[in-house]
Amino acid sequence: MARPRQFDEDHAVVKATDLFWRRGYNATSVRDLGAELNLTPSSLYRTFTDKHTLFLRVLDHYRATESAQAERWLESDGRPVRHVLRDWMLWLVSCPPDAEPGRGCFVVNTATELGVTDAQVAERTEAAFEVTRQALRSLLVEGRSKGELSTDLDIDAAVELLFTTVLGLRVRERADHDHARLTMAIDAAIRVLGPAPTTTP
Amino acid sequence: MARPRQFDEDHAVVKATDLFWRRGYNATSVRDLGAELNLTPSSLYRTFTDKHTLFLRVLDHYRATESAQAERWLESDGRPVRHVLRDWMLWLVSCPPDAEPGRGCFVVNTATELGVTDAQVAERTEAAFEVTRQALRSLLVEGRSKGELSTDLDIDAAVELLFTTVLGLRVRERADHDHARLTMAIDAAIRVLGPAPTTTP
DNA sequence: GTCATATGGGAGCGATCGCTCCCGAATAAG
DNA sequence: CTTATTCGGGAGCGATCGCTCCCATATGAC
Repeated sequence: MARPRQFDEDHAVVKATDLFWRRGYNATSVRDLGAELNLTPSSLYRTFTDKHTLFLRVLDHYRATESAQAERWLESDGRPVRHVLRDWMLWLVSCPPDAEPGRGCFVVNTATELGVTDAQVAERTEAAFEVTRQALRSLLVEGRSKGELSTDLDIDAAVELLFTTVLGLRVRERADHDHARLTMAIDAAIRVLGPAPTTTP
Repeated sequence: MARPRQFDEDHAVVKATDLFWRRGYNATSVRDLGAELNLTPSSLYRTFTDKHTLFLRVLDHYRATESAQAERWLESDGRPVRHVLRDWMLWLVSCPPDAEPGRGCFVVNTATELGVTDAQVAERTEAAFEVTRQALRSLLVEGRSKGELSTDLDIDAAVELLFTTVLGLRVRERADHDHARLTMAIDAAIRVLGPAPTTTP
């Protein structure tokens, strides 16, 4: 009934994510976005309402892709939970070789830049954090039920520490810290889970 | 030989720190700073050159106060290192009751907002990180020499994990996470140091 | 007092901000 | 075909950005 779009809306969101991720909310202008997405201001505003709404959508897109990918890493297909955890954390701090270094985590960057001042943003970052926390918890519960973790392990405490460590790792990746040191931190974090229980003979 | 200042330069830096800390670099305008410091643009620029230079000075001020205060927390006056470490981490995540919640750590906020794009800023955030890391290391070395920590403890690894945890805690404080959960994470982090070695009878 | 010097105050620079409006173009419904 | 509707493109809105310049003012050196 009218003229169709000449651009892919989802593709535009992907490119907007890249820009917001690298520069943050305040440092990314609508004109920057327009140039990156090949969108004129009119098209951008007609499609995404305004900058803030686009940012919320970008946050949702990020959660639906990156965070979902993290969940996939944590789905152990029968692999030892320590290996699953280690591989996931290593993946978290390994930026793709083609990408510029130090993008960190978009959710962490957003949470620190905007704090809790923006309710709609805070709601989304908090949800993303909670998903990660629950994924960690599921993994540990599974590890205990499989006998890989001691029944003495305080899972609530371990989840809190691992989750906090993950956030710290994301900051350090953004700050371009030495990968070897991040690996040391990761291996030390794994050791928090204690030695694998020996099956009583 | 000329007209003297009517404002205290250091006091202005303190107020600027408060503003940059809460809002970040990009979201803080020169006019905001002028209003907060009771400075006209001309005085502000004559005194601090420009916004970026003032920001660097604010970063240095923060390191000289907050980070120095952290170092003071870590100077154990013969107290058990586990207690020193725990009290310090608890202090890190406890915002002053009068202040608004969720300021986090100015260095962490800056590092995540600006990444490594700004060389002068990155230099300072990195130096602040290194100070914290070395303070942690000194504390653990002292703990080992006092026999409070096992000689089997891998101090390098423990430092990396504790330092990473601290950064994560700062993010979570900024995100206004539940204090009880942060305390759980802290206690779990302390347990990384292992049980106190029993003196062989 | 006289003069050189730095200050506080404020107007205002060009540029950019987020955003709006208008118009010709393109397409689907009738 | 005509018509209704949304599109892409772009000019440009008022506001704010970082920053500069000018000037009356206040002080120390002499």
